[in-house]
Amino acid sequence: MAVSMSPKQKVYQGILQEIRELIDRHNLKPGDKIPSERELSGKLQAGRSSIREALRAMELLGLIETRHGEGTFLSNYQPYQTVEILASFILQENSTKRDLVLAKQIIEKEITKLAYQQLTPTNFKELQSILEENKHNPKERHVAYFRYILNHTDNLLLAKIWYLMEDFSSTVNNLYYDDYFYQALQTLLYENRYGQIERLFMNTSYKETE
Amino acid sequence: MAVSMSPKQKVYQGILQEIRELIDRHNLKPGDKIPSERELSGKLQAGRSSIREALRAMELLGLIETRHGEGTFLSNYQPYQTVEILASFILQENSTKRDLVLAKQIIEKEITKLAYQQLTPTNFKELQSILEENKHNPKERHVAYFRYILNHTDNLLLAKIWYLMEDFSSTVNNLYYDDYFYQALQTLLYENRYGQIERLFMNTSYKETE
DNA sequence: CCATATCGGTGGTCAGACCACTTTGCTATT
DNA sequence: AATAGCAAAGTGGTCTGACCACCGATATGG
Repeated sequence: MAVSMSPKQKVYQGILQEIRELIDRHNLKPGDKIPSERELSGKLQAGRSSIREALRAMELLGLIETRHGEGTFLSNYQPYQTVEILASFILQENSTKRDLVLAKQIIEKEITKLAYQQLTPTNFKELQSILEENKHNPKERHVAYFRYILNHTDNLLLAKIWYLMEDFSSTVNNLYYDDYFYQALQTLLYENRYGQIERLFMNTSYKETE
Repeated sequence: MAVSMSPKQKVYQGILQEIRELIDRHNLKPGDKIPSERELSGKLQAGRSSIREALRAMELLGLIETRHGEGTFLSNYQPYQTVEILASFILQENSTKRDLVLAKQIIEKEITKLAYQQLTPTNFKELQSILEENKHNPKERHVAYFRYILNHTDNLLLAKIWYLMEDFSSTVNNLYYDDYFYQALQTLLYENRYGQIERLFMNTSYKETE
């Protein structure tokens, strides 16, 4: 293989690097097609099996999506099937879970504060609908509520991070806030009491089913 | 391949499943050796390349460790390697500079608030030293200061995320706060005015060199 | 007894061969 | 001319076999 690499680095790791740069160079976005395995094999001067080792790893992470007979495409991080397998390995440590839950809560708090300035009365009503439609399913309610918030946050990076965290955490626990929290938050948003959002989040812990 | 699998599931995904069960059955712990690639290939009735696709994916995630000439071993798992891989793609692919900067600032604010409760007077003095030692180099000062804070935050996940963001953002610009900010923050920490940390961050923007 | 050469097992990589699937475009029939 | 049907090309999915480089244990020679 001719992929430039630090001493002892394995070929597939170099491939990974190379693919990242390729994505960057061509400014590829989710949904775009990346070169075929055989083409990459030729371009990067590496065996097809090495290419595949890199691609499979990326696929496991949900970074790409492969369609038999069509090609390989950049993914937009849908909940991927393998997340379960991953999580079963990853989230064994309690400290990891704790870190994740805390980080996720922080993100939720901050995106709420970011979205705050952009929410209109209409948005407010839609949020209320979301709460009512899902009142029977706390977990779904939680996801729907914050997904809506996220769409008004105007920060794609934070959105991606939150989706990922949500994906992982949802495979182990069902985390959500209790009814009171959402109503209190709605009230704060409605009544323009920005300063109290912080406090509300910090004084609330997740509930958990299962 | 004879690995039992749901319709259309790929072989390597079945292998993943199989390996996890194997680990479970034999109660393997970190450091233990797992069967060789050729042995797995025979036992699971799959080609060695498929076995490798599964193992490489696991390796990339940090689940296993491979020693050339010796074998493959369960890793003393560092779950956060996964975060790095994911983040390295997410950060690069589609985050505008603006998103990244904002997210980074949020993380810095929140880790400071987390660390707040753990900081002792000694820590406080050390932070002051850091500021003085780097007074000539704003960028280095920024990194050193928050690295220290991070070490007292007790949330490895947030730490990883911050390091990555710092890494990526530093390739684009040199961001730091102005002198006043750090002194003000020091004062707040010292005088136990937790509630004002939030405001200080939100009223301060990054400076930028280059 | 020790230093060393050898050998078997292991991961690392490649090349080539099929297969299954999708798309495309040509062909032959209507 | 329009269309139904099929063939070909391109792609991912998988397996096999072949080397290489590396490690550890064992046999060998001093």
